[in-house]
Amino acid sequence: MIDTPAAIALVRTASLSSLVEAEVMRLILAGDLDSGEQIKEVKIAERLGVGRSSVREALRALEAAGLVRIEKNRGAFVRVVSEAEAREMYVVREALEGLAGALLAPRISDEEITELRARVDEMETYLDPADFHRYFPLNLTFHRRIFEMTGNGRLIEIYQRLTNELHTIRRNGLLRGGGLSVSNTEHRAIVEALAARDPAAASAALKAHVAAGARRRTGHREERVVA
Amino acid sequence: MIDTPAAIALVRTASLSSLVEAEVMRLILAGDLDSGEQIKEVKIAERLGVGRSSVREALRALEAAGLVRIEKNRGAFVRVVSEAEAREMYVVREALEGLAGALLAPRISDEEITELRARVDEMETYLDPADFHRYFPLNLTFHRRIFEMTGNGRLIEIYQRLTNELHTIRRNGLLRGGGLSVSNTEHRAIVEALAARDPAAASAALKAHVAAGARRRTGHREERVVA
DNA sequence: ATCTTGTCGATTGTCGACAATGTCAACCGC
DNA sequence: GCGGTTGACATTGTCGACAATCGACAAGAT
Repeated sequence: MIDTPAAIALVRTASLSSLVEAEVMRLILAGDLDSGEQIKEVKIAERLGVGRSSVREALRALEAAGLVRIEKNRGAFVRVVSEAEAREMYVVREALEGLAGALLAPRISDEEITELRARVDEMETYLDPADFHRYFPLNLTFHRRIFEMTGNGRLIEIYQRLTNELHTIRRNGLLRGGGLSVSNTEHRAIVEALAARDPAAASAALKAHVAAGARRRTGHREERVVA
Repeated sequence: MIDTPAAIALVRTASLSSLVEAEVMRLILAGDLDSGEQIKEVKIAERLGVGRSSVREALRALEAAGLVRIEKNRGAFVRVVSEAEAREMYVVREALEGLAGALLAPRISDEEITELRARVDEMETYLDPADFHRYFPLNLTFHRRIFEMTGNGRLIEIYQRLTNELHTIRRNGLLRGGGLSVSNTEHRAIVEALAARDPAAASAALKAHVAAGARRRTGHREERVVA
């Protein structure tokens, strides 16, 4: 069973290496490939039924995207982000989220406000530590949607890239618990600042939220990350 | 005559495709490859004496870096950034420069202040429109140094990437003249805010400078870009 | 015992061959 | 002329082959 029109569009636009790239990225973000783990070309090639060239091109692209590190003659490895790098990234992320809030506040539509409120409400039902595996993706989507609503494609891209690189940190944060209700209270403050169409308040609320998340992370190094 | 240790280090760490990547990037940034121009694999391969695989890997990396656009079965092209994209990028850049100023102000050293002042002084000697080809690279370096001084590697990387993508816009801006002395006056204000170790003032000065540069750009679409 | 050296299997780096696709101009019927 | 078709050419997509390199292990020297 094949969706013919979709298949045509796919073959027309997607090269093998681009598909391999997407699949390897998925494996990394899903955690099927651990941080620091070596990615062997032939293994991927055989699993997906493609040649090594396609895999190598995909790995080069993923290296440029920051998800993979390639050492000559040694191989490709899932990139590990150090504590120091994570701190740097959180600083940048704070500024980006602040910008997103300032951009979105004046232009947000009533429908978008409703959507964000609904998302916060949904997260509210998963505050129990046992539900963290549900809360977590909702949280990611909430933040992503705010960026998407700004309509600034470049901002969205940069944020998404940063988010991808932080995947390890975020998933590691999944291991322990704490602070979910505080996090979601901050979410609500963000939405209300946006609903008030107040750029400065929205920017401040988002920056405070990210900074608090970073503090939760470094404070209890072994606790969950909820930013 | 070969510098043996350097040669060993090079062969040890640099793959052919990484060298091709650097060279093609140079060609694009230097304007030897025009915006929108097709980059033919064999042409590059023959010119550099390498196989097509190396060139293809390099192009995939450059695509991920945003400098090249690849259309399946049609080829690789030097990426063209539209007016709308340029506006988006300037918005992001304004936020990044503001962040850099806020980060740098509290930590800047006396030597760094001296360096920045010297750079502004040097630019002051090239305010004549005829000297724009001198002023321009100095301007780029001035801004880059501010980011480098923040010590935030990720911020530096994101800024550099944005700058690379804006190369076309900036060079096109070279075609006409105007506003150099205003631009450098803003530079001086930036340095003095940094010298005062005032994060808010430095951030504001940098944001204002970028915003003014963007306005100079869109205002006189055909004028020089000096941001 | 420790260090050096030689060897081997595994893996990556690079290349050219072949297939698939797009481009474009010559050609045809009208 | 003119729109459409066809076919040759240029270019890219993908693959497998071969060489270079790495890491581990064994053998030998000190």
